[in-house]
Amino acid sequence: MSQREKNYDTKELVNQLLKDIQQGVIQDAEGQLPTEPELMNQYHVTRYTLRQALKNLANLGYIYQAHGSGTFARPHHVEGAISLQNNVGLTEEMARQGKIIKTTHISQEVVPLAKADFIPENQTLDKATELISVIRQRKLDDEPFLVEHSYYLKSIVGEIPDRALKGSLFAFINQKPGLKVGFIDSVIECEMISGLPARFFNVPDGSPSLVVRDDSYLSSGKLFAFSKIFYDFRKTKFFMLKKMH
Amino acid sequence: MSQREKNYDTKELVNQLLKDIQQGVIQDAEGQLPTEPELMNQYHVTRYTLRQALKNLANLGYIYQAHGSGTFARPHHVEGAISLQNNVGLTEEMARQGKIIKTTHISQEVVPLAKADFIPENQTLDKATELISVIRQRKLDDEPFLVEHSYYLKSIVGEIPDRALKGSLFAFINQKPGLKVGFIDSVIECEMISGLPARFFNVPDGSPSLVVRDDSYLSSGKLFAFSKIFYDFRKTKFFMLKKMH
DNA sequence: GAGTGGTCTAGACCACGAA
DNA sequence: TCGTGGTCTAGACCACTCA
Repeated sequence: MSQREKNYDTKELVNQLLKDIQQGVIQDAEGQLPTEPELMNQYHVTRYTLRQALKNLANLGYIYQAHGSGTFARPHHVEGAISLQNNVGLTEEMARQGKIIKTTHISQEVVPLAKADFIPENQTLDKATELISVIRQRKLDDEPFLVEHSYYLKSIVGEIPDRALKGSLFAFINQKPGLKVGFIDSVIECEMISGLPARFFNVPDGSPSLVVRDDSYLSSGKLFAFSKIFYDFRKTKFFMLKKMH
Repeated sequence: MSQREKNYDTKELVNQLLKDIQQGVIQDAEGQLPTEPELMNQYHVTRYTLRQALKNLANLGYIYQAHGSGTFARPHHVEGAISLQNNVGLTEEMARQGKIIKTTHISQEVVPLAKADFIPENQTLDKATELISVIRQRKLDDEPFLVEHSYYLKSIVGEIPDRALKGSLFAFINQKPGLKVGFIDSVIECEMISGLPARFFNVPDGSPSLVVRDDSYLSSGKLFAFSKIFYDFRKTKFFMLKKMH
């Protein structure tokens, strides 16, 4: 538990608490963390900020809070699973688990909406809308992991430089003045694949794949991209924690 | 917008707002809702309660909030998808969409942990732990939809009467004194199926299926059940909204 | 009954979007 | 610049667990 002058905001507190939990310096032998008032004192935050941070850590599977009993570190959380509630993006999420996402192949071209392989559900876009079609093959720790096919609305994101394609495209968007990623609709389903994804995963055509259809919106609520991500189903688990009320 | 004396709590406010949005009596022609201060006045709640309710509605896909612009009803949310953030349970979630879950076949038996088809990840339970094994086949609007195989810890939940097996088992748990469902770890993956699920869905052995592995905990943090739900992948979409920060 | 987390109130200030 | 939602403070009271 580092001492510091400046107060933590929620995001900083999440990172600090996570570090302290992983180092085991905050929970006792049974895994119990200090009570909320104690944590408020130790990290110099109010209850609101503390509880926001604890909620994030619970969503990531690192702790749980038991009403009337206390807050506990979770002995093990699901190994190698992708948290659907991570709110940071895949690259950063995997980095947190000590794994590396690398983009191995990229292609980019401009197409009209009418020629797109798929379009967003329930969205009214003109057929002539110019889209930047980006296909990326990505490896997880040097193993084929996913094929991502994204369409970006050219009128919003402009040109995408090649160097931006190698890393996090959301980071590229966020860094552009006036653009900020707001929220993403995700639909998870199972689909048969053929062609590129099948070859990349080295499976026969007609094999199943875990597919995530994302519609991405700016914080203003405007759609700026939609994508389809094919995951190698043998290597992919999605994780989430559901709190009941 | 009904008038009422008693103040709304979050859950009530969610239901009332949802009703008002679906009836279209709260948003304007562009789908914009009143500002937060106005909503606070109209429903006689403080900002905290209001924002909790709005967050729930956003997670369910009914609205979005745009920083600096306002709150908007979403034109259409994904049709027939199961919200992963519903926090109520499948039966109630589908009822909200006007669909009906019916349980068509049930079997129940008591087995020791050692004989279970699968066990929770990273959990240390004694091999002799007595489990109630429940297999349910469930239809959605009279079409085969899922096969659920659950193991309940007999020492915690006791006997399960047959009538409870037909509906929501969580409702049965919650109604028992001293027991309350707290949180559920879900892992979503794609898996090949054979045997019962394949027959129920009328697909050949070796067909893929969307599978959800749930570990269910009481609010005290004690594991009380773990299950594997096989969904007919042709009829199943999971939905979630991810907010970026 | 004592101690824990869960919900709610009231209000301040900040960050963003659109004009 | 103004109006919007986002974050944070401070504190009250409630609900639950367990001895």
